[in-house]
Amino acid sequence: MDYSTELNEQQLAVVANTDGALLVLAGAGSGKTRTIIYRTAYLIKVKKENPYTILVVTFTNKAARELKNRLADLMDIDPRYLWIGTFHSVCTRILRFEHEHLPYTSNFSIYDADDQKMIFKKIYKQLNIDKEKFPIAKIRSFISNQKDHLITPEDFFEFNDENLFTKTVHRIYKAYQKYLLNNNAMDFDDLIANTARLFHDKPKIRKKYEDRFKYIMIDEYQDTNYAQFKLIHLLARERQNICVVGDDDQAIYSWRGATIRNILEFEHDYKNVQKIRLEQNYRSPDIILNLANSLIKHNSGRHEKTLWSKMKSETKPSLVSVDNDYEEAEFVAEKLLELKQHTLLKNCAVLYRTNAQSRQFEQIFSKHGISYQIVGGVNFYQRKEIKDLIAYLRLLVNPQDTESLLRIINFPPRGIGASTLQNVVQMAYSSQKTLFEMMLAKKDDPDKLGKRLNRIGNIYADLVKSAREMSLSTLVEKVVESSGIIQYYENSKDIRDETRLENIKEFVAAAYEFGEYYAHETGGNPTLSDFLQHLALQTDVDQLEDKSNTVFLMTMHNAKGLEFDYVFIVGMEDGLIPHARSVDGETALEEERRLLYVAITRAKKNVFMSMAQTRRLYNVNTYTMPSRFIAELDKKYYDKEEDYRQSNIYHKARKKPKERIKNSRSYFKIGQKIVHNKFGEGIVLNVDGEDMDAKLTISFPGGVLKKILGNYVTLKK
DNA sequence: TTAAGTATGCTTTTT
DNA sequence: GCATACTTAA
Repeated sequence: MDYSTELNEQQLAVVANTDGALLVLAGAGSGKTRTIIYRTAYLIKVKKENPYTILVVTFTNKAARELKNRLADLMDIDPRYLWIGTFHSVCTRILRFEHEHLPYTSNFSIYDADDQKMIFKKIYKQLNIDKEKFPIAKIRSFISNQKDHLITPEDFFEFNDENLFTKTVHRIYKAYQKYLLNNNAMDFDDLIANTARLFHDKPKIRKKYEDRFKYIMIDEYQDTNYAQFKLIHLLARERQNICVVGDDDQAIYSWRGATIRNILEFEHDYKNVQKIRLEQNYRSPDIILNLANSLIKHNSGRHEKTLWSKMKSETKPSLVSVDNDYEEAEFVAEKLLELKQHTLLKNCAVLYRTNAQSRQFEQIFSKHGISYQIVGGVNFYQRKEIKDLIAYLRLLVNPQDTESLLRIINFPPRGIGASTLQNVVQMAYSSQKTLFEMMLAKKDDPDKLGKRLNRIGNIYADLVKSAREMSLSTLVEKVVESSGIIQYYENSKDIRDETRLENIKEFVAAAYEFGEYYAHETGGNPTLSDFLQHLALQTDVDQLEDKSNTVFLMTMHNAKGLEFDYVFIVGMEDGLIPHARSVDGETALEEERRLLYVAITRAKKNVFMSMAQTRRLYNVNTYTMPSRFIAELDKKYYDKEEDYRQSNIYHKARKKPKERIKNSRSYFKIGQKIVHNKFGEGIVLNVDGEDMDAKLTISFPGGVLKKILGNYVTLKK
C-alpha cells in the first residue's frame, strides 16, 4: 500500500505522526474517516503494532462499523481485536468486564430516557415533590449535567450552592441513583461516569487499560463532554499517545454537555501537541463551501480555517419561498421527481430542524409515490410494543430489574391492577425479596394473591428454563408467543395494533439478523445479554440502510457525518433555524449557526433551501419570518426565487390539497379503486370513518385483505 | 379491574 | 393534532 498516493500531504502527516499528542482540525468533508482508517492500518501494517493495542472512539455505532468494514476490505485487517466503538459501547464493555469492582453485576440493564422518566415519576410521588415547581425534564437534565461533570450525590454540595432548589434536586438525585442500583441498572451518563470513576479510584485497573491501549484515537472530539475528556485523559496522560480529530465549526451537542473547551484546550491538556489542519474538501463544489463559509464566519472565537475545494459546479444552490408548509413539501416532491430522472433517490436527503416537521413530507411523498425513510423521530425501539418486549427480555437477564417487571406484570392484562400490585410490592418489601422472587414464590400459593400471579409466574418460570437452553432468536420468538402479546394484538380491534404486530415481527427478525451478524463478527453465538446491549446502544442512524432506494428524511443533528448528492434544507425560518428556544444569547445562536453549516456541508452536488410563509403550529396557521441566517448567506453563492407564487409548481401544488379536502367527506366509497404505495392497486371493501382518517378495508391482488388509513392511499385516476 | 371516553400539554436537538 | 394521563361506567 502506497500511502503517499492515497493521501494528501496533511493527511499523510496525520497518519505518520504516530507518537505523541496530535490534534487534527478537520473541516467538513476533508477525508477525516479516510485518514483515521489509514492511520490505523499504518500502525498495524507498517509499525507492526498489535491491533489489540489500538482504541478508536467514534460518534455513532454506524461509523464504528464502517471503519471496521473498510479496514477489513481495503486493508485486509481482521478488526476483531481492535477496540472500535462509541464511548458508550466501549464503556459498557469495560464495566461488564470489571463488574466485580462495582456494586453492579455484569448483566446490568441500560435505561433510556423513557425509563428515566418513569422512575422520576415514581420518585416524585414517593418524595411528594411538586412537578410544577420541579419539572421532570428540567431536573432530569440538571442531574444528567451533574453526571457529565462526574459529580455524585455524595459530593453534590461541594459543587452546588445549598438552597431550596438544589436541596430538592439533591434528594431526587440520591433517590434516583438508589433506584438504579436496586434495579442493577445504569443510564447513559452512568456508563461514562462509572468508567471514569473506576479508572480514577482503582489505579490498578486503570493501569491495565493504560498499558493496553498504546494508541488512542477519538473522532468528533468537539462533541465530547467533561466526563469523556476525563476518562480519556486518565488513560492517555501517562503515555501522551493520543490523536483527536474534530472541527469546532461542527460542534452541535453542547446541550448534551459537550464542551468545545476540550478541543480548544487540547494543547494545554497534553504536552508538545502537534497540530495539523485538514482544509481541502473532497465532498462539495466550491460554491457550496463558499456559501457555508459566508455563514460560519459570523461566529466568533473559532479556530480560523479556510476550507477549499478543487471541484467546480454548474448549478447554484437556491432558496425558495412558498406559501405554506404543505406547499414546501410539494416543492420538494416536485424537485425530487425531477432529480429522479438522472440520480437515485437514496442520494437525496431532506434535513429539518425538528422531528415534527417530517409529517408534511411523509404525506406528500406518499401521495407522489416517492419512497422515503425517516431516520430518528420516534425510534423503533421506543415504541410501546417493542419496549414491552424488551422489558420481558431484560427481566430474564437481570431479575433485579423491577422497573421492567412493573412494566409487563399486567401487560397483556392478567388481572393484576394497581391495588393488587401494591399488595405484592408490600409483601416483597416486608419479606426482603425482589419483586421477581416474590412473583415466582407466590405463584403456587392457593390464596387470592397467588392465583393472580399464577399466569405471569408460570410464564417466567418456563422462560427462565428456556433461556438456558435456547438460542437467542428462538428464545425471542418464544417470549413473543408466551407473553401473550401477539394474541393480545391479534384480538384487538384498534387498527393501529396491526402496525404493532408488524413491528413485533420486525423485532423478531432483528433478533435473527443480530444472531447472524454476531456470528459473522465473532464466530460465536450471541447471548440474550449481548442482544440487549446492542439494542440499548443502537440508534436510528446506526441502522440507516442504503440497500433500498429511498429519500432520507432526518434532523440536521442526525445528518452529522453523512453526505448526500442533493440536500434539501427546509423550514428556513426564524423559530425553526435558529430554533425559538435558542435565539436568546449569542452562544445558543452560534450553535444554531453551526447546525445550519453542518447541514449545508452535507451536499456533494447541490443544496435546495426553502421556507414557508405560513406554517401550521398546533393546528393554527401562523405567519413566519425568514431565518435571520439568510441575511448572512452571501447572495453571490445562491439564487433566490423572489416570487415563487408566479411559478407553475405553485399553482399546481396549491390546487391539489384544497380539492382533496373539499371532496373529502365522501372521499372513499365502497368499490372505489385506490393505489397504495407499497401494495399497489386495490379495491375498497369497507369504509369506517371519514376523510383521510377513514379506516379502509382494501382487497389487493392475490386476495390480500388489508386495513389501511385513508391517509396512506390515493384514488386511482 | 378494565375499557372507553375526556382532558391536557406539548415540540428542539440524542448517546 | 396527537399521544398520554386521568376519569368514569360497567
